[in-house]
Amino acid sequence: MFKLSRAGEYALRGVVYIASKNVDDAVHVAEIAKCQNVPEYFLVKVFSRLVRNGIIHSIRGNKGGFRLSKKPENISVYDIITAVEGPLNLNDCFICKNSSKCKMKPVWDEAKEKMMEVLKQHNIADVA
Amino acid sequence: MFKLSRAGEYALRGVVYIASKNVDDAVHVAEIAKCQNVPEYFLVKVFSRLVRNGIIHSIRGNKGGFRLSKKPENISVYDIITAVEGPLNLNDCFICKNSSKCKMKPVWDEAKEKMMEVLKQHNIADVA
DNA sequence: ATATAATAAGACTAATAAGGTCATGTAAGT
DNA sequence: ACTTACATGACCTTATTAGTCTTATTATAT
Repeated sequence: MFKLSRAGEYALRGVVYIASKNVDDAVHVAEIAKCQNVPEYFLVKVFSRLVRNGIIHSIRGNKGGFRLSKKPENISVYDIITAVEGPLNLNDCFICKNSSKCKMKPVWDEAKEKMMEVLKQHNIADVA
Repeated sequence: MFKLSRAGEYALRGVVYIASKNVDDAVHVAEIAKCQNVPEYFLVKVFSRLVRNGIIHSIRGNKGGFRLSKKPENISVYDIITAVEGPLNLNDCFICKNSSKCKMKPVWDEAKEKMMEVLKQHNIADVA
């Protein structure tokens, strides 16, 4: 019920890595993959989701790479996870779907809310 | 990252069903499966985990079935989910495993804690 | 005692989702 | 132009979840 995907983990580690190298040059995905020991092609795919969600931005071509779009302290753990895994909703329970007054739905919503709060409170500067 | 399994959902619905029939007779799994529109064999398996974890108890043989081990108000949503899915731990991140000082671990722990709290606060009597 | 009705447990299969790879395209710097 | 690097989507592989079936075991009723 509560497990981070590899994609989410790689995204976090990748962003932390970029943040840690506070250089003006963009960082190559190949370098990140190698240093973090994650599959490069897969990381490319994960990063593309971060780009689409405005968390990092890419520079193509020679001397290209990735750079953070905002300061590390303005990127929350929540931002990264939802960018990669999509919005956190598990409310596809049978009862929810078939009745507007499913008694479990408020419980899920509350649990999700509390969890999201924590993930929003922590940013990349904290965990780098 | 946050999704209830079918097993978890069936378990919840099954327990709620038993609670709703406040009779002294044990309730057959076949009846529950039929009324809840859930695969019977699968529900048997799910229920066996609830038995092992002391949430319901079983009466075998003719006129057998399942009965709650405690009052509905003493069975939390958390109890049922962890009985069926095992303990909620997602802390198998690469960094956690390879370093005792993984900066993400406290975040996961806190998020998990907050979520568990909510699930513990709600019981079967609430959601029945 | 025996037949019957129920759960127990685990092997097995099917379906779905996650993880990973690859080929082709596009953009930018030299 | 050529090289280097990201973009994208198709594809394959592996792992997990969901579901089924078979063979016990247990208890009740007759």
